[in-house]
Amino acid sequence: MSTKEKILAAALKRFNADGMVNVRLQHIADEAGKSVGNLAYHFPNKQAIVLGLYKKLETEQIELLREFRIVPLFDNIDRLLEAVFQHQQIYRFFYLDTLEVTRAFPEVQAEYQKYIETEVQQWLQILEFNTSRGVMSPEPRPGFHTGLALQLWATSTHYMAQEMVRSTVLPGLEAYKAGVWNLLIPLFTKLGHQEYEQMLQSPYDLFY
Amino acid sequence: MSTKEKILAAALKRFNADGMVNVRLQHIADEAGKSVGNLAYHFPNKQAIVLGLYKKLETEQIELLREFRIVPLFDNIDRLLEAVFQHQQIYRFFYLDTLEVTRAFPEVQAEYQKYIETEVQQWLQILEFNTSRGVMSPEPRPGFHTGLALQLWATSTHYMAQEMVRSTVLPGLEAYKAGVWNLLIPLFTKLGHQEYEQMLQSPYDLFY
DNA sequence: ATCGGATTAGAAAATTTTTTCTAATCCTGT
DNA sequence: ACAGGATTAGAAAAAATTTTCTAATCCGAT
Repeated sequence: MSTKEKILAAALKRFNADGMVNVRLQHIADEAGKSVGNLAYHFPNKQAIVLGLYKKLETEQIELLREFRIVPLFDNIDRLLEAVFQHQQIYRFFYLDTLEVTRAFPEVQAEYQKYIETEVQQWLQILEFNTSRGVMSPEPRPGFHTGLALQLWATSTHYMAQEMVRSTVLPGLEAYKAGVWNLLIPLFTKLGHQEYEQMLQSPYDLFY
Repeated sequence: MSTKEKILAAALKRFNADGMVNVRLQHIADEAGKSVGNLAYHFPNKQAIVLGLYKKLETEQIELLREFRIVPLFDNIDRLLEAVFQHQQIYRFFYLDTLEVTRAFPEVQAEYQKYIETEVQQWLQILEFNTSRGVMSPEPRPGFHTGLALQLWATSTHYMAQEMVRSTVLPGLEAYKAGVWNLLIPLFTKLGHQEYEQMLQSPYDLFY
């Protein structure tokens, strides 16, 4: 691992633990086993380090979305949630301090907003596909799906921040998934409930 | 208004606009039309200012909850949401940077966590009461209400942060209320839908 | 082996921000 | 009016943090 990468990894670790704004160059240098002067050699300033991390996050985020551009059966949704959760764990600092980061970097905000829009659209497609194949009942009022798609995005994105404030322990994957599924469950048809139960009982993880 | 109060008001204004961590004593002093030295006379340090604001927030928050310890008909829920939204607007900085504040003040975290628990319980009672009076259908799976109560709290609390990141404009009351109601709508019985429609059509605000 | 650019640590300087100090002014009670 | 504490502004000092500079070391190509 190059020094540049080591610095980024160290910064990520400190950011995740203490929050971006509370991390000093010295902390990052210590974590990386390098000197502050060396940090300066690789990055013009602290902002560049944050930006470097965000670029990595963004790349992986887009990759994730591409990978799950697949048939949104319940199984697939569940797997997508796991991948998203894992990604959010890794780049925790960003999801916990999104506003801080976007305030400091307007260009990050612009790009992230575009990404959000894509994600909300993906949720909307998931809702529509699953309604059409009869596992979810039609929306109870016009525009309901649009609102729900937003809610699904919000829940799946802000879950970590929520739980960090509410409890003291790190949130678990199962609670996360349950939180998102809870938004969908009330719309399940009888068929939907069956498929959901079946999914819960076949832990596909074992086959990987 | 005493100088102390002026300083708090000025700090609140700057915190709301720029985020707590980005506000300097100089900014607060300028906003208050006072000197930095004067700030130091009234508050031993910056932390004391933040804490002063949190104390006010907490008092009003508890007052709010007490006030709405009433029969949770749809009308009342809607009114509660308006009061909560307004309160969150006023103390925006806290709801946008909760993690930052609680990281800096462990004692705030402890108190806020207790308050959250009370709020979640209140939502649970609302769910149970409205199920018992036949406007909401029974929970589709055991433990569903518990999860939903949490979700209702999360949605009603993190809405502002969500929207600040997602869009650039300040979020509106109507969208906020809709977001929360959307969580309840799928559980409505026929009677529930009727009551909801009726509520939407009678803008009680006019009678205040 | 050695030249030369790349990398590194650590110190020094600069910058930013908070805290302390001082003297002036205000305001209240007599 | 005036004594004396409360309040205030502004400067000075201190503290915290980032940025720049310098000299030493490393490492690959010749």
